[in-house]
Amino acid sequence: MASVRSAAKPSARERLLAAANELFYAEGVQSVGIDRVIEHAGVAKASLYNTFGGKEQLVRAYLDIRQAGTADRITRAVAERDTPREQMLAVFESQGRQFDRPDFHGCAFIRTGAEANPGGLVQEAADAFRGWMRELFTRLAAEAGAADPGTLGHQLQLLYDGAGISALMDHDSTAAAASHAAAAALIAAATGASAEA
Amino acid sequence: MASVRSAAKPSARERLLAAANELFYAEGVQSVGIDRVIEHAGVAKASLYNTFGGKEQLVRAYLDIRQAGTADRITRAVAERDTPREQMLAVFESQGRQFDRPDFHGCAFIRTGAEANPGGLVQEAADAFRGWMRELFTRLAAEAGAADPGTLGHQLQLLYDGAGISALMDHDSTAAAASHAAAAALIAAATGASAEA
DNA sequence: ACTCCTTTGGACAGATCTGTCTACATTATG
DNA sequence: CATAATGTAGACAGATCTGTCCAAAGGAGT
Repeated sequence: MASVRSAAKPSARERLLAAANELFYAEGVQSVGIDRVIEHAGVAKASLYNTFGGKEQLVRAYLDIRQAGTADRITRAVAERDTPREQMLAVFESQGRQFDRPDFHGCAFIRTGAEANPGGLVQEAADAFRGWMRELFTRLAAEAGAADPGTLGHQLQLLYDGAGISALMDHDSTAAAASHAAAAALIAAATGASAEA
Repeated sequence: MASVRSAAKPSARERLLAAANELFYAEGVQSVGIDRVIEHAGVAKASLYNTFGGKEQLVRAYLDIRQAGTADRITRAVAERDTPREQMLAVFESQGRQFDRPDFHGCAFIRTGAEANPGGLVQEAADAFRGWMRELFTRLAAEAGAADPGTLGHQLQLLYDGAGISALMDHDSTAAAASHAAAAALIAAATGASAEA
């Protein structure tokens, strides 16, 4: 049948996804070939093509895994706070904690999607992730009583994306503090509240 | 000697740079092979290798061209305004005009640098561009009397990068308006002035 | 023990890409 | 005109990558 949960040997599918997640995220989808993935997963090449059908589908599955992980992490961080304002800021705090991880390599969706061919599975996954993120920010902005929740949600996403880019390309870990303070200021301006950091 | 300025036939170097700029920016550095570039430039393959030495150096030259163009455009937009506050906002207005161009494909440095191998010529070019941008924002922030020009400059760059990402990946041209309004709010908060749009 | 199904290991095809090399044409300049 | 520099056209090598195929091995359930 399916598998003995958390037993000794994960299935070929799970090992492939784990290897893809590590290698694709660390070195980039384009730079990592199929052979590296199957070698790192300890799996035969035919298993990959029987399970996923091709590299593009594996990349799609990798991005889905990453979206699930990121959504989980952010959802937990948000759930620990009480007010919508603090919940919005918690997203940036959770992102900032990622910047300090030694294996941080930026936003997988931006990195993979930036040079992906339009209309493919990669763009589908990127659209799904970005839509989820935008809706989260917009919902929280509405709950915080923003005059224009759509605009504030969009602005917070701009800061979120910009902080990820800066942390990746500038090796500047102060991006988290800068984006957090900027988010607080924008929230204050949009809700008419005070802007203490 | 060098060349008859603006005469009938540009040199092989100029044609290669023009072709690289068009193809690399439109389709991505990784997706476009050397053969496509030389065919589009109407140039022999040996000319490319005699002139630049290899693809990586051509990519580097392409990025230098783009930095020069972007810096020119932004410098002109800034020079048309009088106050530092308006000059900062002019950067976002100039960026927003790019979003409406039919050939807009995002920030070349983010797209090319996001999956580039570290320490290469591509990262050098990206660092140079991002450093120029950061210094511009920080200088204007200081001239505007911001309490912490470095932070405001960094925050404006986050917005700038985020807007470019959103325009590219979300096909959302309202990114320009959102980033412009957010920049105005951040400038107002950092300088203690009023925040009218 | 038998059967079914997954997995394995690797050879192989086909495509693509970077970079080299050779021989020839063009062009500008002394 | 002669010479030197520059550009052209394309074959070629070498590497790499995706995807296919096949015969053999292994494990689980009846």
